[in-house]
Amino acid sequence: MATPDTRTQILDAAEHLFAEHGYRGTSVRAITKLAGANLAAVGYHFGSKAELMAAVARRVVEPITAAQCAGLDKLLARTPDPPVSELVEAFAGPLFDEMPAGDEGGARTSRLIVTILSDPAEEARRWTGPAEDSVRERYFAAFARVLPGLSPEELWFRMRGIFAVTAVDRLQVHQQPSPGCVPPVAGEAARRWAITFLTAAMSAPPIRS
Amino acid sequence: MATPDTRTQILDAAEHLFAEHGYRGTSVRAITKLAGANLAAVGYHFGSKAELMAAVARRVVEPITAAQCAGLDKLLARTPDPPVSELVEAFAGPLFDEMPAGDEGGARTSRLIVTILSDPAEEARRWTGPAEDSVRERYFAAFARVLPGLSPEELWFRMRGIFAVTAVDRLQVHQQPSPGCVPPVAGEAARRWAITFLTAAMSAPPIRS
DNA sequence: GTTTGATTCATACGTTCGTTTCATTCAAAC
DNA sequence: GTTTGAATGAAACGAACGTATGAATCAAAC
Repeated sequence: MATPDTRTQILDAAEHLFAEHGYRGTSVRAITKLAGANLAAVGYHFGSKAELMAAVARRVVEPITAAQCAGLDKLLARTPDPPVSELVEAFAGPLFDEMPAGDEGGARTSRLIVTILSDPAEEARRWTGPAEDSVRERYFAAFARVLPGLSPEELWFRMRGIFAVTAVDRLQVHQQPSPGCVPPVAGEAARRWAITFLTAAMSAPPIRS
Repeated sequence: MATPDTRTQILDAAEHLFAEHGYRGTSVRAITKLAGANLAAVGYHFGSKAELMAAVARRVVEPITAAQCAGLDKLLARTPDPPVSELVEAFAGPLFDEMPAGDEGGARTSRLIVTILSDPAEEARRWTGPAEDSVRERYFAAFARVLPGLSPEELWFRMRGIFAVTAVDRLQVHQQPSPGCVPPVAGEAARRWAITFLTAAMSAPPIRS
C-alpha cells in the first residue's frame, strides 16, 4: 500500500488524537509528530488548528449523515408511516456502522463524536454544517407523524435522547472501572441494545400535562 | 448578605467557568479574575488547578449522590421490588433537582456534569470518588432484581443510557439552533420527559440473542 | 506594642502553545 | 538547463498557560 499523502496522514493523526484527548488537549505538535509531518504542515494544508478540526469533523460526520438520509429515503419510499423501531434504526444505526479501520470497535469514533458535540470550545459550533440540521429535521417530521400526541418540545427532547444514548454509549471509559462492568462492548451487541432501548423510549406514551 | 470568603468565591467562579468552557478551556487567571481574587489564591487554597476542579466536582456531585442514595433507601424500605418508574425517578431525579441558585434552569449544572464525565483530560478520572461507584452498584442490583432476564452487560448499558439522557439532555446548545427547537427547557418539564422516556426504555424486554 | 500565623498581593519563571517566516527541496513545464 | 509553483523543513515569534516566590497586609493572641 502506498503511503498516503501528508494531508491525509495529518487528518488520520488528528482524528486519533482529537478523539483521545479532545480538541484543546491535542497540540498541533503532537498531531504532526504522529503524522510524521512537519509542524508547519498543518498551517499549510488546513490554515489553522480549528480548520483542521473542522475537516476532521466533516470527514467523520458526513458519511453518517448521508447514511441517515439514505435510510430515511428508503423507509419513506415504502410507507409514509414506518414503525418506530425502523425509524430509530435508520437514525441511530449509522452511528454504529461508520467505524474506520483501526478503530477499536468504534469506541474511538464514538468518543470523537462526543468531542465534537460536547466540546465547549467556541469553534466547536462551526464543526458541523447545515446538512446535519436538515437530516435531523427530516427525522423530526417522520417521528412526529408516527408519534402523534407528542408536543414538538418533547419530541425534540426524545431525539436528543437518541443522540445521547448512541454517542455517550461508551463514555464509561471515562469513569472509574466498576467491577462487573466490562468496559468495551462488541459493536454489534451495543447496536442491538441501543435500538431496543431507544425504540421503547421513543414509543412511550406522551406525558399527560 | 455577607460576601463569602475567597475560597468559596473561587469555587463559585470555577464552577461557572468550568461548566461554560470546560476544564482546559478555563484558565486559572480567568477564575481568579471572576472571583475577584488574586492569581495565587488558587494555589494557596487548593494547591493546583486540578485539585480545584476536584473540589468543584465534589461540591456538585456529592449532594446528587446523597439524594440518589437516600431515594433508594426510602424505596427499598417500602418494598424490595419497586416499580421501574420509581427506580428511574430516584436515580435520575436528583440530577434535575440539584441546581444551585443562579444556575439558568440547571443547564449550567448539566453542562458541568457533562464536562466532568466526558472531559478527556487525564485528571478527570480522579474527579469523582468511590461513593458514586457504590451508589451505581446499588441501583444496578435493584434494577437487576426487578428486570430479570437482562444480562449484566445490557443492564449496565441501560444504566449508562439513563445517565446519558439526563446529563446530555441540554447538550443541544452546542449545536446549531434548529428552527422550532426551543433551546432551554423548563427544568420541571424536562424532568418529567426524562422519567417517561427512561422508564419506557428501562422496561423494554431484553433482546433475544 | 509586639508577635504570630493566616491570607493576599505583585511579580516572575519556565514551559507550551498556535502561528509565522523564510530557506530549501523537488518534480513537472518550458 | 532553466524556470516555476507546490510542498517541506528548521527555526523563531509572541502570547498564554500553571505554578512558585517573597514581600505586604491584617486580625487576633499575648
